[in-house]
Amino acid sequence: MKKYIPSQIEPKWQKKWEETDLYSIDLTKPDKFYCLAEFAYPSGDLHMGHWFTFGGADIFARTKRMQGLNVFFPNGFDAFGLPAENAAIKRGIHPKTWTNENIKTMKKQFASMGGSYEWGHQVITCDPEYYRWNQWIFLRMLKRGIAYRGKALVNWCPFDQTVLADEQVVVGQCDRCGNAVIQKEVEQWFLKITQYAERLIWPDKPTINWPQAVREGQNNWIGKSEGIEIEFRIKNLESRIKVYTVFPETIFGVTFMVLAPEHPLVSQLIKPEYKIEADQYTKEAQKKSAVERMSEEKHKTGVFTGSYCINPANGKEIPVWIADYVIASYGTGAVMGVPGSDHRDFEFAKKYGLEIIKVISKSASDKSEIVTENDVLEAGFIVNSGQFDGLETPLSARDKIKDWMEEEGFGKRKVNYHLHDWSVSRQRYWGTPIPIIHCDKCGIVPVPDEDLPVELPADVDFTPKGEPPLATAKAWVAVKCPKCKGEARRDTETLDGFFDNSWYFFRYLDPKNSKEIFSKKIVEKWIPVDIYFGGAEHTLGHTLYSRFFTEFFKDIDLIGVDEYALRRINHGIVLGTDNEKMSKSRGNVVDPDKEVKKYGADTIRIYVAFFMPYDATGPWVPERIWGPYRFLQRVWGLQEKVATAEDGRQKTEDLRMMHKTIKKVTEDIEQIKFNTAIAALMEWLNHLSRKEKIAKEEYKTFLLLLAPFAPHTTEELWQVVESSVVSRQSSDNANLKADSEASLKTDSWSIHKQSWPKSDNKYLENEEVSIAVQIDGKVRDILVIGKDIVNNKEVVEKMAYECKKAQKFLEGKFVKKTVYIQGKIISFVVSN
RNA sequence: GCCCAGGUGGCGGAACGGUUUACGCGCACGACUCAAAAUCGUGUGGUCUAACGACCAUGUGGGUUCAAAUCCCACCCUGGGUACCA
Repeated sequence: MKKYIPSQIEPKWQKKWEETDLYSIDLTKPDKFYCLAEFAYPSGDLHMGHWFTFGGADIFARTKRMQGLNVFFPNGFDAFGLPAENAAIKRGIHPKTWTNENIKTMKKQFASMGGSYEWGHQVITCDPEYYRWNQWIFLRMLKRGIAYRGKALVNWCPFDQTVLADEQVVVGQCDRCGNAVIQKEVEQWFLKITQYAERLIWPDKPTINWPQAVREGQNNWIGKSEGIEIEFRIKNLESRIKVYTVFPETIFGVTFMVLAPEHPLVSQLIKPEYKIEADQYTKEAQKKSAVERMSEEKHKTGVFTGSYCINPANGKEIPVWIADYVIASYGTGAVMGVPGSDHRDFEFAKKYGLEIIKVISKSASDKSEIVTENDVLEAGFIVNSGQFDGLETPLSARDKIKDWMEEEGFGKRKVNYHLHDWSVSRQRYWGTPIPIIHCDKCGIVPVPDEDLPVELPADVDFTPKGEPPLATAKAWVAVKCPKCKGEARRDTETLDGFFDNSWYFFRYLDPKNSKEIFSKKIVEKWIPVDIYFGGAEHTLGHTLYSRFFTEFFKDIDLIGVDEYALRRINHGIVLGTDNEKMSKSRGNVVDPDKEVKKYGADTIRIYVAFFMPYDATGPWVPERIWGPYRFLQRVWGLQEKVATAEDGRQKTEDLRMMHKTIKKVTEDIEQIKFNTAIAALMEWLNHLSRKEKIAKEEYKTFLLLLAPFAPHTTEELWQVVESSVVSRQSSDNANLKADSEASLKTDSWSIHKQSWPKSDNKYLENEEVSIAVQIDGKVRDILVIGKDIVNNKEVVEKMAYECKKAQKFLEGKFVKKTVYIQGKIISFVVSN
């Protein structure tokens, strides 16, 4: 037997698999299974996160393949994005060069993992043949009014000089560079994802299998609320102020009105004597960054405008204020102040000495005043509200008041969403050019389909100057208007990278199609994806956008399904050895390449799969690598024990162990419980190690079950046991070449083309059963009985009663009750 | 604040009404070795006991049950998401 040296066998098999095209598939064959892992951004190197995503997906894909399914497991690169451009600015390398080099490196690293990808279907998003279809989709969206040009307050990163979507702002900071994000009014391209809000809400009991955390996270983000819009007349002015509320039952408690500083009526409302103060407040509020606004979270500030409006419910005059705790972009940008039932309004009223009226109380007869924050109630009984007094809210009062408001004509029911339209314009170079031409005569003109793709020009100045880099490519910008043939300019912005990755899994199926976005026939057969592995951080971004694109594709008759993935699996995170997130600046990064060199890819694959549940987060602990490494060593050593047919016959106990393990491993993989699947294999290994000889059948079954986890080691060992010279000679290349040419052609030579073992229930039962004997809830003895008397309660009871250890606790006592759970436990109750 | 997930040995974790601590790491002892590493074997929750054994242990406090880590109620702590959303 040779020694187990991973570095000698792993590259050998990787090469062989590639040469024989082992993992390529024919999409026209039946029994489809689409196994998808989030494709990587080509940042330069594979990190542990990739091992998690792709390792898990690969284990699953390999298992399904062995189970006889036609598994499609593609890979590609999400290649547009800021890091490429930053590298260009910093080091003078063109983003394209930088990206291509990284892709080359990373493909090598993917191979070193032993991944079973179908590279023949690779998708790289910065390839014009891919992004031309981004442009094509954008133009379809434009036609349908889903893509539109709008001026709006957006998140702006002053460092990256670009707009960010809400999802790209993390605690008030840019998710790319970490600088504080400010609010800025910019003209933008938006996607009307809000039109799809209702369709994107998850039902309580979905038919597809996505984690509850993702579903709830998305629903909260969409943030549907059912309220009412109420109009307030302004004293001495024509205009009206609209507010949105979900608590209309508090209308009689409204004592003031608050507008966001950005509200369009603000300038009209400010009376001359308040102008200086109010103008200053408004200006300052708009300058504040999100971080600054948040740091002042606790204290509310505002200014009085000098104007009054009328509460339509009771005709009372109430003052109009401006305050930055009101968000301009939510609802109507104005809020009715109900200090008696809203904590923020209460704090504001206290601070500025505004009137506080109690409209909700603990009981219908409670007439006490509101003194402290504890008296502020959102639910209870309506008081001081005319004809509505005594009703309970929200139970009976809310709908009655809504009805009344609608009848009286100052209120209208409205549904609101927290979800905003998606701003997709980015003032960056390395992205999909927006296929639009701006013409002074014709306005916004779409680039005709036949002129797609609009390719990125190569010669551009990348340094941020306040205008998009593409604007520096003068020759590229200048273009004839497709309508009037006059002088016109190209749009110089690019699409948000999330646009690219919202639909890549469709293109995987037909990546070389130059006539259409994809063949409907292929997609119809293969979508939805059967299982999608990825990171929890994509709950509110990528996975939600993809669902939106799927709905849009359905609307333009490209596909017929509502959801693109039947099952979503979130993976966890490997932290650095210091239990902190791995980052270069922290210097706690574990480099997978180095670990592979030391222990081999199979060991790392098992480490990642074994030491935590797949969705857990925990640190990389270097000593722990020895567990998986020793495990593979022992599996390797076991080949010495493989016996000839006669002396290796399996006993009942052996067969039970084997079938138990087959069952456990199969079920655990299906449920993405890789850690316990491996534990089961370790238990079986411990059992096999204790034996003198093991049957060839046993060893082969063991290797098959281990194959998805350790593809290289098992491939090597498979060749050893399959060759006739078991345990005498090693399976060097000489042996391999001796393999018949025919078997090489049919792929049947490889362990990864074998059938997955099946467990047979008839071996699972034990001859003897151990039953715990409990007295007053405590286990006192273990009774071992034959299988044949397990269902004879009286006999078991008698035997249990007579157990020596049990007797000690039963002697002289009266048994009040006996409970027997067949084959598991017998419980005597003697005390009170 | 709100929503979600979770608190089990020295550590990562199993079990998710029925023999708590599978599997692995670490540690201790033993074998091999001139020696070390590697490897193999044995042991390993706590307290008390010479020992047999007994008692106590799944964040805390209650409850349901013959039986609770598991179900119910209250509270504490940790991680993640989200946030003046009216």
